[in-house]
Amino acid sequence: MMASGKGKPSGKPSLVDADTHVESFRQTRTNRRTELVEDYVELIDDLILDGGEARQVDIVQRLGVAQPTVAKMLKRLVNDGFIQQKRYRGIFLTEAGKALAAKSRERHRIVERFLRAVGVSEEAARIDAEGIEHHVGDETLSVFKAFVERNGRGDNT
Amino acid sequence: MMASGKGKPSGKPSLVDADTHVESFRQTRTNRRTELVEDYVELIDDLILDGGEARQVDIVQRLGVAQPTVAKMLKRLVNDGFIQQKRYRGIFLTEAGKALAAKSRERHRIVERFLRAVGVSEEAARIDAEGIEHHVGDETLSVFKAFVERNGRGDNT
DNA sequence: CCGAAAGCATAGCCATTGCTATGAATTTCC
DNA sequence: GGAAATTCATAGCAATGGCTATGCTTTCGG
Ligand SMILES: [Mn+2]
Ligand SMILES: [Mn+2]
Ligand SMILES: [Mn+2]
Ligand SMILES: [Mn+2]
Repeated sequence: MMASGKGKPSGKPSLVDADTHVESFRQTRTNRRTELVEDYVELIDDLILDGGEARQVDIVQRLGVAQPTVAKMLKRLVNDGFIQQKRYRGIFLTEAGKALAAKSRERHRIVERFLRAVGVSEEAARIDAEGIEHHVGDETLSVFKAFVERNGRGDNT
Repeated sequence: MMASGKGKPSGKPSLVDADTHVESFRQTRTNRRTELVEDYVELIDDLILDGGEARQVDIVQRLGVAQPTVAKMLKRLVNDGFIQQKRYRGIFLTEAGKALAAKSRERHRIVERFLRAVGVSEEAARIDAEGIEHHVGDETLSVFKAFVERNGRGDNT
């Protein structure tokens, strides 16, 4: 059986322990399952803040996907208790939705500003942050935040 | 119609232009479609380097998914021309597979070391890098690389 | 050399995320 | 006030990524 111990310890053990390895992949898969929800509620919140309302059409235009794709996702968000839908009047966030949106937007902001602060261009920071944000854990986020506060941040606030 | 111009310019225009916004989301969706392939070929390459061979069973154990999940994915990788499968003898990378693996591993290493260099713990860096890596574009990667080379890197090499 | 164990393949299921095509409801504007 | 345009809903399809259950092959230990 030999439960513990490496199989073939060669030159440099470039590979970490299997149980440790699997932990990273599991966490990444978990993050992937919540990415879209985070982007939606954050976008809805932004649209409301920016223009007073969030319409399905606006979401469609900003995400760059087809309208039924958004419609289906919104149904899921209603089911999960993040939004309320009033036909032809817009999308509204529930308390849970507002909380998730606030958390997501804050994390997004920090990640993007961190990228700017470390020297990434505005465009690349904007694009990369949209994907990176969902995989930044609490500890990393606080490190990023401290870095941004310590060094100058890219542009605003 | 009014094709150009903001709808309601309120206090701070927290929202970027729609076409600009959609670009980020599109890129993120594109990245998501290649994440798994990158992780697989990188892992296969690591397993071969570490133990001389990459077996389906090893991949199963390291990814933490069920065996048929890996079997299906490997079939896809064969189809896409990244690997070759010899039953009961292991998985082998094609030239395309080796190239993708090398690129992915290098990017992964840089991202993880960058996180360490900026002050993230070993465990958090390991976990977060597994997800972040796939969303780091060329420019951001070179910035990270320069940072690691300038400042001390977390641990090895 | 042969039976058990390990490794792998396959079938069939489900959830998610995207699409097109189409139709219904609501607003808007003349 | 009604026709046209917008907005939204729904049906149906496909690809991806996961699962369990099951059975076939190959390898290995005795
Ligand atoms: Mn975001
Ligand atoms: Mn995002
Ligand atoms: Mn990787
Ligand atoms: Mn990864």
